[in-house]
Amino acid sequence: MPTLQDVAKLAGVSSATVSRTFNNPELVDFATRSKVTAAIRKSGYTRNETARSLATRSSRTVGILTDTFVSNYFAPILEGASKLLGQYGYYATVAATEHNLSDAESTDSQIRAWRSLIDRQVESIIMLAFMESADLAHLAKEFPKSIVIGTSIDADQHQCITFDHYIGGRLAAEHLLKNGHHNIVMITGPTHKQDSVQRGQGFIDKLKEHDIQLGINQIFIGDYTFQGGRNAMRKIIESGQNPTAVFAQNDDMALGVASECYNAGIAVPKDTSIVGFDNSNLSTVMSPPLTTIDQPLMLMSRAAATLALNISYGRAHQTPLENPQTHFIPTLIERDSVANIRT
Amino acid sequence: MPTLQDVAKLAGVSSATVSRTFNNPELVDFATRSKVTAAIRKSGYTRNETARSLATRSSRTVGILTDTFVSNYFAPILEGASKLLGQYGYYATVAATEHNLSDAESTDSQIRAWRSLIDRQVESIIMLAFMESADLAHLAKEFPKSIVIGTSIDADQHQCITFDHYIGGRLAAEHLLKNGHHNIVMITGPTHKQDSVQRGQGFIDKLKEHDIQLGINQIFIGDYTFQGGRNAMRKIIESGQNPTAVFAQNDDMALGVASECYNAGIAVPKDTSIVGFDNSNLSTVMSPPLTTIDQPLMLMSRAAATLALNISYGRAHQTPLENPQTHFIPTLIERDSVANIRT
DNA sequence: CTGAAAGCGCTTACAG
DNA sequence: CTGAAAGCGCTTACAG
Repeated sequence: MPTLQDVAKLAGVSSATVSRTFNNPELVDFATRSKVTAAIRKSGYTRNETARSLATRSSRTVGILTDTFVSNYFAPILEGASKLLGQYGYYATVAATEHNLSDAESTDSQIRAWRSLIDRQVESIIMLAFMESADLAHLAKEFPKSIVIGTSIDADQHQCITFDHYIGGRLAAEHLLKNGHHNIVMITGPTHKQDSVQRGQGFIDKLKEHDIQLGINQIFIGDYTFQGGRNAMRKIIESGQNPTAVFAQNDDMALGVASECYNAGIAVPKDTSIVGFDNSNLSTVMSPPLTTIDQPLMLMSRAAATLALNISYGRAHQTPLENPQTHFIPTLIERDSVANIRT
Repeated sequence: MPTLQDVAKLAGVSSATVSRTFNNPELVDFATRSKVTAAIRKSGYTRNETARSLATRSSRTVGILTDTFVSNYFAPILEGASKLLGQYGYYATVAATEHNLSDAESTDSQIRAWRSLIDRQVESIIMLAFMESADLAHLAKEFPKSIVIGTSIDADQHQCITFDHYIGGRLAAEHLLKNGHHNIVMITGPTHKQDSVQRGQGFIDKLKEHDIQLGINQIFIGDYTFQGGRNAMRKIIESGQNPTAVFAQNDDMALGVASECYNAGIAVPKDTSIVGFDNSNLSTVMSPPLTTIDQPLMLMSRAAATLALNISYGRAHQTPLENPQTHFIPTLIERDSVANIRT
């Protein structure tokens, strides 16, 4: 691999000049510039970003911390962030924690992944909300150039892209109510997750305002997975409650519910209606297409990336991009999985 | 951020010694080693990987070149490769091309993404088979430390992780035959893609061996997407052929087929059977679960990562890992989407 | 076992 | 407009 020096020699100029024709071409005379350009082409030179990063003390990369790549949640976030970053000449690099570990090991793995990002000199870190808020807050405190996406952590030295899960829950309830449902059941996400409790709270509150109490036997604990949704739906069927509608706190579980209905010969939405949450890829692909709450992950991750860029620009005394929207409001996407049973 | 120098000063040793206690602790005296360790802990030092890369001329990272993150194909590959690499202290970094471009722009975008990887000094590049073989071959020639996954390109200065799509096609046909199907239809992937033509050829050949000719009107051109599958199935229905079975060349399209059947009131598998290809996440989550051909992407990407590691180890005169399996054979995963109509 | 020194490939004031 | 020089934060022969 040829270096700047090689090119300089070939063009008969100093390496400083070559560097300038790369970074500030307007500073170099037209004639020498074209000599240099020719030499670059001839030698097949490409810049060594590592050396550049070291010299400029800026890596132009932002880290993304996640727990897994195989997820409907992660993909649009990575897509949105990396494309936006790319538009500004920045890179995204991602670190994932290991899986299926004990709690202690898992914390360890998270810290290792996080540290690997810092070691690689990322200029900021976008953290997905896969761990407990307290842990997120802890990491964000250690590394103030953190952005958390999907949940809010109360500490102000970092920034959050938030989504109103509570309102989302209310919207789901409202839609069911509007369609005449009273005998309703809910499948939650992991109970220790903020977003899940908020979705649940919004749902419960809205129902209560219409004098419908969601009892303990109408709430089933899930885990945001397809299998979790299936298991919960099986229990629901076995319970003999025959709800007219089920609210699954995410689309993966909603698909599980639909699958279990299929097995049990329950028609959706005729026999039981389903509303999901997230508006993931899955929701358009199901039969029938799923009525769900939209969480605009792609937009949210673009916003996070914009925040990240502004952190970098601030450090470099460049003018920041416009401030992005930082709080997102859900909307309900009506498709075909809930029936109007109003008579 | 404290540097090696800072730690050295704090511990009263040279920076070389600090570096050694990081990289070759056995070379430094126990007493000074503990002084250094204390200083590291006290200062909160973490190594600057950028500087290290420059000094050692090794980035310990391998690049992955893809076209998109939102794909059932990409996720398991990224997952497999990055986890394996992580086990050996290496990093994966991914570059994606932009989308929805004209041909010329798209080639341009591919080259930019690829170059960005090289600029970042990756030690090898794992390329997914999202572009034409000829283009892949071209890039692999420019950068011999390339590994292509999912297809084979004939040039020997690089390495391929291949999968026998042809046999996969045969397997699909065999299974349909075994279950008594004769009136069969096939939906292909993009016709310019190697894997698609191989899958198709295997399918056609096997059928022919049993005296079943797949006519031109029994082959529908798809594009490996859900919508493509739907559209094709609609055409199939409109054609009035009433096939007893359809072979979709990937699972996304198979899901589209199932969806269209649902809309048309066609029962799967009672009225029409479906076999897919890839054994992606989708296949277990469909109703009914999809009979499909397994392409073990996670294993394949782990193999690719192993090859990548061996390239790096070779360069550093380290002893290579064991040679991984480099050619993968499909198996059919029988689930519930094909009916036995043998009488 | 440890340190001084050179070097990795760039960038960027500073002079001219 | 251009170049010599110092420096970014490490590593690694080379001496001792």
